[in-house]
Amino acid sequence: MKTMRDFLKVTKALSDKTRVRIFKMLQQKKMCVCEVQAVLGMAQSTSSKHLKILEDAGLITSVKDGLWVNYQLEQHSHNPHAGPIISYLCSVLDDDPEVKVDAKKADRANRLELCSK
Amino acid sequence: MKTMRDFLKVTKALSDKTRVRIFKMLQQKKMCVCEVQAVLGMAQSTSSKHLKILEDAGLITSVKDGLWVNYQLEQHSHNPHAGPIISYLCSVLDDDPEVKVDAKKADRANRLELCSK
DNA sequence: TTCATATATCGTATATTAACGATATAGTAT
DNA sequence: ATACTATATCGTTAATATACGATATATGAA
Repeated sequence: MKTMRDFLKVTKALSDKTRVRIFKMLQQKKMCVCEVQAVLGMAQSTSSKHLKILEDAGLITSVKDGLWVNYQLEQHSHNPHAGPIISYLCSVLDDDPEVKVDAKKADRANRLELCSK
Repeated sequence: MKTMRDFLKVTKALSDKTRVRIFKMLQQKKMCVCEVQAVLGMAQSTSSKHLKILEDAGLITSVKDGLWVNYQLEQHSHNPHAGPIISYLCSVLDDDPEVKVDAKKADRANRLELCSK
């Protein structure tokens, strides 16, 4: 059942530039919160909050790995609107300047170097 | 060129329930501001503002007809992200309770009866 | 011209959102 | 158990968005 509520969850989640940037990072590779934080250059609490909003919308999912939490794009979302929008967003914005810079930073991001500092 | 800015214009425009309702109304038929206002049950200034936001995002377009302004879904949007999202939104939410009620009201709405009151 | 009307814009109050630092929680290691 | 660390949540402030009424603009009629 594709509800208005679920549709608005997706559009609200993707109506913020920071969250679109996170989505495009995660399209490239799975990342933990501290890696996302490092690429964004924002506070840990802020990064965690954005990830939660994307997860609640069914756009990304998290997998615990010990002390870390790996976030990745959702493949089997509970939100029926997520799939089509995920497909679309994956197909665009790769040439956006900020997205490209983020992609480079994400590529180099290493949780072992980033954490415990 | 599909920019981040244009993408965010579309997602922001569709991150508000009132504007999704307006979009689904216009999918059914062209409407003037006073007809949209009557279906929404909101102030004229509010209705006009929402229509402007949807138009700025390239999701709808307006055609002047004397004193009236007819709004309709955009077919040849300047915003390259609009087309795909328009197609998707047209294909969903027809069974939403509020959208259905709006559709009935829109069907009955008559600018000649609504205006000059 | 003047009057009437449909829409757009302005000004403002309220509500929502995003950011931060501080703290709490949960898992690892010793 | 204690100590350490990655993440989540809390509390607050600043920015943004939504709603309204009032006013301005633009078109049509007399």
